[in-house]
Parts: sequence; structure tokens; C-alpha cells
Amino acid sequence: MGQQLTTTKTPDEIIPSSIVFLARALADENRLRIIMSLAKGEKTVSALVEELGISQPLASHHLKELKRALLVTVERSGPFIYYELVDPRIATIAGDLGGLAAHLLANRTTF
Amino acid sequence: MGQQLTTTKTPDEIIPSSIVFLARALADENRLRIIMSLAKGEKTVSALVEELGISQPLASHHLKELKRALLVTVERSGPFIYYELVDPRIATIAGDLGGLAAHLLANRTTF
DNA sequence: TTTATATATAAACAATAGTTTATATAACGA
DNA sequence: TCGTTATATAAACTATTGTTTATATATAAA
Repeated sequence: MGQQLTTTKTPDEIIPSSIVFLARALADENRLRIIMSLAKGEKTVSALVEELGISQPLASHHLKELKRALLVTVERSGPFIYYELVDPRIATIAGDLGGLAAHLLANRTTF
Repeated sequence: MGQQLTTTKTPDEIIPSSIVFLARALADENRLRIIMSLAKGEKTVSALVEELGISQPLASHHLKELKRALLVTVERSGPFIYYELVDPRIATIAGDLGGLAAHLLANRTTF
């Protein structure tokens, strides 16, 4: 178990695949909203479920993917499980993508 | 035809979906390699096909997706069609993701 | 014109990924 | 230990996406 991220590859091969790996984490609206929410501080699953209006199993599923992508850490406190962003840079990068998207949309010629 | 990116939505809804839209463009290894290659200058389809070692229809397919994501522009010159990155920031952001990925991998506790 | 080259498109298929529903596990208070 | 709450997991289903194969279109040279 646990996705193999490193093998015997040249940097040219390693880097693209690890970029793709993180980009995938941002490429789903529910995961992105989880990331943005966690950027404001650690949260329990139920807090995310309520805030985002998604089902509990769906939240757990996406949190597991974010863990697989090394983006979140998990900590239990009694019956609650807190998820926390490992590195806030992922939210910054998401913001950069949003800025670029806004720029591309504003300057696009074709509809 | 042409994906609807803007509707009557609040910024909270527009921004996530446009981020997801661009993140998807980076979330495939072949598209990412096309972006990285175009970051070094405009290229014809055949040049990309040769450089990346992918089939011509596959290259055309991914280039069409990048065009849909507003990331590339197209220009014909004789029988050749040149693709060019609209904004180099997409490559910068990809690089940022790579830097973060390297950091996450270096600092990860679980395998 | 015909032929060759460059690219796009369409159809079929394969593979991934997201979602729901149902159920299991873990913690804790009564 | 029983019931309740919080979360995870598994299975089934659906939807989306990537790839190949075959064919169409466009340009230009012979």
C-alpha cells in the first residue's frame, strides 16, 4: 500500500510525475474546497462535512487522497479526527492558479 | 461547443471551479510535458510529437484541451500549426508545485 | 490533378476517478 | 455492556478522461 512516488528515474521523469500528483489533488472541486478550508486551520471531518455540504464518506474519501498526496496530517482527539494542512504553500499555489485563471478569462478572445 | 466557465455564481463558486479547470490541465503527464516544452518557445505539433515520443493524435488531443483551458494559442504557417503558451505563469506555477512536491517527499514520515 | 506531408477529428475502447449506499470500527458516556 | 456519535472502509455504480486506430481535411510541391 502507498503509492510509489520514487523509483530509479532521472529528474526529468521524477519531477513531472510529482507535479502531476499534486496537480491532481487540486483538480477536484471538493478536494480544493477542503484544502482552502484547512488553510484557515485544522478541522474535524464533521466540521468539513457541515461547512462544505458534502456527505461524510465523500469527505473521508477525499481526505484520504489528500493524505496520499502528503498534503495533510491526521490527529485523533477523542472521537474526533483532525486534519491539518502539512504545508500552506499548496493554498498559495491554488491562489496563484486562481489569479492566472482570472487573467486568462479576462483576456480571452474566443468564447 | 466551448465550455461554460462563467455563469451567475458568487466569487466563492467561480474561483474554485476556475482553479480546478487549470489544475486539470496540469494533472496529466503528457499535457504537463507539453506545457513545459512550450515554455521554451512555440512548437509545431510534429515537433512536440517527436520530442515527447507520443502519437500525433494524442498530441493533438491534449493540445485541444490546453486550448480549451485558454493556456495556448494556435497559429498556422503553411502546413504547420504552431502552438504557443499564452502565459508563462502556468509553467512557473508548475515549477512551484514541483518544489513543493520535492519538499513534501523529503520531509514525509510515512512511506 | 495527383501525391505527400501536417494536423484534426471521430469512434471505440480502456482506465481512472467521483459518488452513493451500506456497513464496520473506534471512542465514550449512561 | 449498551447506545450513541465520529469516522473509515468496501462495494456498486456512474461519470470522466486518456489512448489507439482509422479516417478526414488542408496545404503545398511535383
